[in-house]
Amino acid sequence: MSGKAPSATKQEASKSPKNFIELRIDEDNKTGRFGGEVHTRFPPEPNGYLHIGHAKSICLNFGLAQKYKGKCNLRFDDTNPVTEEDEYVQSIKNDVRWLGFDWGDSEFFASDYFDQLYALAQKLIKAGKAYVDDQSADEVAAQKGTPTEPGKESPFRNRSVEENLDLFQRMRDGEFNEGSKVLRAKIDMASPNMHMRDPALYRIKKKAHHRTGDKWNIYPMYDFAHGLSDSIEGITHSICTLEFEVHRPLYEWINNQLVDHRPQQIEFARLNLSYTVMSKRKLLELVQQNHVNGWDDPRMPTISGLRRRGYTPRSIRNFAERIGVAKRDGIIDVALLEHSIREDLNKVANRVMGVLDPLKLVITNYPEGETENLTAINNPEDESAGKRELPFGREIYIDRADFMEDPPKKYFRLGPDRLVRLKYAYIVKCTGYEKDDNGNITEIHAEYYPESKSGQDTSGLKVKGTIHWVSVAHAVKAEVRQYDRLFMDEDPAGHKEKDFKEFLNPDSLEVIEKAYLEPSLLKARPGDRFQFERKGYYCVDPDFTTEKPVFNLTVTLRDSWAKIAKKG
RNA sequence: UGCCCGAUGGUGUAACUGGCAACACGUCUGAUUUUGGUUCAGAAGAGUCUAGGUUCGAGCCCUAGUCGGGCAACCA
Repeated sequence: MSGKAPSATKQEASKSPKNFIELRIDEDNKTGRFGGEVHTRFPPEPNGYLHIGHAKSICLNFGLAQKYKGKCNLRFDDTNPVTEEDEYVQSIKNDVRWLGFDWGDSEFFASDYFDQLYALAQKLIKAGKAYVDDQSADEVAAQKGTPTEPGKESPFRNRSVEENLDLFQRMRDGEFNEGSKVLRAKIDMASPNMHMRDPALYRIKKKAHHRTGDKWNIYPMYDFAHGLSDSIEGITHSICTLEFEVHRPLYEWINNQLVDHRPQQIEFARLNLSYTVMSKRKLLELVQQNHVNGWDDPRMPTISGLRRRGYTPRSIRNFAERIGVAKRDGIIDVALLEHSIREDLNKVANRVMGVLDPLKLVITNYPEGETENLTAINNPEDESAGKRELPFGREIYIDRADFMEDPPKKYFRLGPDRLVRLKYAYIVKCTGYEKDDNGNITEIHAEYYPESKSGQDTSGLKVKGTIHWVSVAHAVKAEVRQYDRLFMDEDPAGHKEKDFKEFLNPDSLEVIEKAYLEPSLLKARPGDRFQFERKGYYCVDPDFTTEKPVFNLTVTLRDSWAKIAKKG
């Protein structure tokens, strides 16, 4: 009997509603199925880079282990040497670590179990539940039947245990050519579940493996290796995506035949994000056809892309928490991802002045050659971030969008005879402007009110707008890469008749060669994140040098003026 | 013509063993603001795919259907 007040447990439960997997685990804990243990695993195949969808799975698996005080293994599902490479192993480890998860010494490889798996396959053969088939892949496929018609049994299905054992060993020893023989489970060629129609368990591949070298000529298939690896590692809940649902009977069949510890496979819906694609194949296509500049292009939904884009690990974890876990597949609005990063960066990113589309403004009544150092607050959300000095002078750059020749009444910025505050500096009044032959505005003239200085304003003037600026004399020229969504369609891969690449956004990257930033940014280091006041969050790109500073747009600030302007 | 899974506001997720549908994002209003940011206050928006059934009572249970997704790699 516990003396706990029922209200306490109720309150706890209402704090964070449980997802169906947690409910399932609670049930197993209640019945003592796994002795109250919770042991999960994240099992990537090292054949590509991790993306935000994997992040969901990582957060889920490691998160479950944390919640239930269990363990989560990192296991590389490396059973196919033709596509897998060590380079991917390294990038995956790097990404998981970056996301903030620690697998301690629980780092495994399915290839570590090849000997055990081989022995288990022999055991299956001895039990009369597996056989070597001499037919080609095409022949096997032809006999498989269709979802509505049963398959036909292989003529090699009833070989003797001895012959199967001998043949399997010779497969291992490299006596046969690739594709000439395959080890199959002997289950049921008439099963309504296609995966139960004598699935392949081992195939011959005379290819060196990134870890086992040329030791093996045969490699286990996913269905054979995965569940057994789970069992070997003592996994209790083997969480995977929905497409493996139909594999579950096979997963269970294999473990039931061969091992005592039988994990529970649970499937959940993979993540889909609007305005992007998530399949490895499609992402690879974007990279190979140079639609993006590599796997870590900031427009890619890969972990490395998001990292270069300026996303924080915490924002991604929060995102994963917020989207929840269920079996229904849908499409998450990228606005939620963007909200997660804004939420985090708002609290931690220092504010800074950056003019992306420069327009010179000359303060005609300000003394020539004079410089003032003004005090600027680094982060209004975090006093401990301190203050800094900002040089001000007669000539400054402002953003072109902050001036209109003929502004509507709702526009709060600069226009002929209008007043605006230069943030941390003075209030200025536009007294005129110059245009070139094409009618483009080339320069603004203004007069400042000396008594309106920030912090000691005695002018009594009231202005509706405050704009950012950078002193011409002190400006740091930088390259700013403005990123926008990669696709123009909400579900680019969802059109049966059209290739997803038709929806590529031609304006997903705009490189601004000459942006002007405040001088403090020269001290920035790759990975640093800032808020360019009134514009958005930016991070320092790895390409950054003090000779040529480079910044990436992570996400723009919310912009209610854009909404007003849009409405007209 | 088979098997498996799913269906709750615009989007995603909730609703303890049935008890008058909640949270987040988004949208809209207003306040504050030396960021048209943030913050704060508030609003609109679903009656839970359909039809039956069980029940005092159904989003939750049962039946049938509809719609959506998945399954026939020697890929994972």
